[in-house]
Amino acid sequence: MSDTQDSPTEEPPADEQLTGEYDPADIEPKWQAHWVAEDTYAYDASDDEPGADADTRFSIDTPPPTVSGNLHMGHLYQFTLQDFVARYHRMADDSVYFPFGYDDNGIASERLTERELDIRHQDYERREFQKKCREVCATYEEEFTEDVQSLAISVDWSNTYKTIAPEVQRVSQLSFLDLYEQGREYRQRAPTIWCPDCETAISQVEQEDEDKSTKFNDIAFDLVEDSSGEADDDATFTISTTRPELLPACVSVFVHPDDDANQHLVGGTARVPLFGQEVPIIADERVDMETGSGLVMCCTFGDQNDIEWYQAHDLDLRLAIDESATMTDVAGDYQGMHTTEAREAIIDDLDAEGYLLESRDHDHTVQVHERCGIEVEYLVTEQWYIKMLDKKDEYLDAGREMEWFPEKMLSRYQHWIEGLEWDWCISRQRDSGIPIPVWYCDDCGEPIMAEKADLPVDPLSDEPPVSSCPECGHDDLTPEEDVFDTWATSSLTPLVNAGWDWHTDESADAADSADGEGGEFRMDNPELYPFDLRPQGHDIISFWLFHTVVKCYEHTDEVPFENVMINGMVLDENREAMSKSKGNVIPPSEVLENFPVDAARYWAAGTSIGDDFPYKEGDLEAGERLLQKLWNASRLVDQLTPAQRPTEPDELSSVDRWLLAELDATVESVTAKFEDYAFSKARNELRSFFWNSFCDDYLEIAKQRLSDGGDRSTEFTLLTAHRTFLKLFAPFLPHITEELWDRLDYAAGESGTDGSVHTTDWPVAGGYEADLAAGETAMEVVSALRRHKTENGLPLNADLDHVEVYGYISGFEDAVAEAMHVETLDVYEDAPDISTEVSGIDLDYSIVGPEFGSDVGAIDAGIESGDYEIDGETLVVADEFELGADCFEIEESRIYSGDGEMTETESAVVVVR
RNA sequence: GGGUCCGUGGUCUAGUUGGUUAUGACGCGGCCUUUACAAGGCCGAGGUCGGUGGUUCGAAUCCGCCCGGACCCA
Repeated sequence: MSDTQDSPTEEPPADEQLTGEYDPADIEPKWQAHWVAEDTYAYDASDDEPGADADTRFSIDTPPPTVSGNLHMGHLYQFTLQDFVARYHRMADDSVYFPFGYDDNGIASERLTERELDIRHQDYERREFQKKCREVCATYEEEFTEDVQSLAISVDWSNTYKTIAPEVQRVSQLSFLDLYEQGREYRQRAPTIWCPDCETAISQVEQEDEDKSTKFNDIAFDLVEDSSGEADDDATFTISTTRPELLPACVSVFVHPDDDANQHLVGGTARVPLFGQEVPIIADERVDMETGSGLVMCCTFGDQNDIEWYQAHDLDLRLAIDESATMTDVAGDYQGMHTTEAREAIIDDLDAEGYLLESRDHDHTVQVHERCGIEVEYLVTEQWYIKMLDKKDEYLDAGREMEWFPEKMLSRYQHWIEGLEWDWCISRQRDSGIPIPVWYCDDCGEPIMAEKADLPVDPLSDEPPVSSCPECGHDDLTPEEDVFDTWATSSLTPLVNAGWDWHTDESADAADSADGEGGEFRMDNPELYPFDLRPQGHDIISFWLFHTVVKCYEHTDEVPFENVMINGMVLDENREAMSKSKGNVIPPSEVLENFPVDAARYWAAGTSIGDDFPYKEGDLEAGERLLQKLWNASRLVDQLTPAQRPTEPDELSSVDRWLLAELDATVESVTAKFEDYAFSKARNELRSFFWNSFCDDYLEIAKQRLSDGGDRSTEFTLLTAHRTFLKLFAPFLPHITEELWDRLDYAAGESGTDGSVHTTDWPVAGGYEADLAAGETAMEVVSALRRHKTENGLPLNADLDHVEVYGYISGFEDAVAEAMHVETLDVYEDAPDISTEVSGIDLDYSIVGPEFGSDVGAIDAGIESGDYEIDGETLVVADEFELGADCFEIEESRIYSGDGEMTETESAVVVVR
């Protein structure tokens, strides 16, 4: 921080009173800069000798945001939830590891670069394009970092990573080699999704649905043979298709097994019009009988179904379309045409030769590349896969070993695994990813892996580890051009964070290694692993979480996380997902122009973890009011108390002990809620105790008690409670609590801190005992008197001459009288001297129900009609049913005819004369 | 199209194994300037718990079907 005027260390001395309003616009940025400059949130690994207690560390595997644009509300929400955890555990445990990373090796970052620089990756040499990606990402990352810091996310900024960085590339490539050595990876020729415009393979998540209008064409196929092996010369059947240009790629025709009308075709052969190839006719359940003629052609490849059929029925491969959507030699006369030209030409020719029976308008959904909107094609290429299907049960067990918040999210993980049908394709044909560290023998095709010690490598520019193929001795080796799927790397974040690496061992063990690479995998920070928490959104349970479990489990034989916290999505005020196309996106910058960060954090704490959460300006306003209330209450506490907290007196007065005992209960309850990631409940309970009990009741009492001068018991209690409130609010409202902690010089009373409330110890219950029943009744009396004044149009400080309380408020008489300005307060512990009459019976159905079962109706009716007697402890209904004392309560209405006005509370009766 | 989750006053939300009058906040109406706070205090209105059928003495809660929404996968 350059401006020393703002330095927190040069605030006015603590004996100067808090004045004025809270001004977050000044104070929040001041502390944000201070925390970063002072490394307030640095992970403390100092006591990290062997045997150090891993239980005192709390490690978080922060989700590295994809570098694809700017901070959005989802980030704000998600990071803030993580920050509640980090801040709570930093205070409750010894040290918190809260790192931050950027996922900048994926196609999203490539696209950002192309968009930002208005270039196409095809126009650049790979290295050159990668360089541009790094530059663009660096700019965005810098901006993003500032944005995250301005949200007061308590990340340790000395522990950051980028997934494209060499260290991470090394981890990613080590993972590939380790899994290969374990026999869990293989390379196979298989169809991939291809964008013919961008000329790249794309992943499934990069395609989206689009509704398009097109022509549905009924085309006549000649039947060569039917199921009996014979067919009339002129026998035909009809195929309906939107893509006649795929006719040259047609390899079979499918019939649904329930399609009785066409069963006679199954097992037969058909001839494709214009192109003449003869293809088998096969039965398969995946045929949609409702569409077109109910018969469908399978081409390699037109859609996902074609791929499934191709694999399931071991069909021929006829590739009629190339990388740029140009017809291949398979298309014969149409070779060289673009698919759209070919479609028209083929329709014309079908029509001319009488094969086109009908052509009609048709609306359907197609898969397009989300970036360019062009319909995807399917190409067959060599890809690397990680085996998963053989270990589904182990991965299911791993999921059950983790504790899920909320619990219900485990089912998404389970269903995903149960439904898995494919191994994981980890290779991508992109420019700016992490290279797959392998070369292939030109002669026998043997893959040659890089040496672990050499990683990271780029086969395109680095030399292979051997000069000839170890299998066949051939000299020419070809580098792999593909890179890893971005999830193949981001699924390693726990290992990246824990410093997992291959260490070449100089010791004797080296000889044991079969490949001559003596060494082992070790972690620099083993105490972090398994991580205490994986926080993330529910939308990527099947990607990031599942893949992380798979990879880490295979590398370490351990489940990588103790707990999983799943957050929902941020919706707009109308509960709809925010999206650019709907135009309902609210950027965080817009929110933070109008509200303090602490108010936004208050909003973020407002829902159960896992639920989708609408942005609600009213909640931010409520947060703002809480800040103001906290500030004003702090001012009053400051005014009422001396600069130094007095030592605890031997004897605390009843009302002080009551407050501290209630505070104990709140501390314990809020702590339990934080442990359970129940932020909303922690927030609401804390707010309500602070506002309703501390401010409305206790502060009003304390004000009166201290009006005539000092009272050590009350001063001690006020300052003890206030300190505790600041700590309890600190995870939610880090700025205002830090400002108050600093301004009131509370650090002076705290041992072993650097002055920040955020590094103090989380409060524990002080073990105060008090007459909670009397206290609660006393507070009821106070609020009854407040109500009395309000209802009679009296100011709250109006004097009351004489009040009678019928109820147990022992020890609180003076507090009630002082706070409510009562001259004479008489307390009677017996029943009030007023007439009562039985007005009804309240049954406890949780007891009556199981005991009387179907007679409950008759009992209800008896009570309703007054057909009952109270016989000592027993209630007899309709001369038939005897209910014990625990079954019912007598409801009485009181009639007061004396002077003054009577008010009833839950456990007292108050008469104002 | 399939799977998962969700549906509680105008809005957001609590509601442990079914059990007395369904929680709180925001908003709304009214009253009250109390030497921290009118961005406060108090009071009030507002809900057949998405619909429907069932199980049960009793259902927001359990089951079936329908409607609506979100996410994931086709």
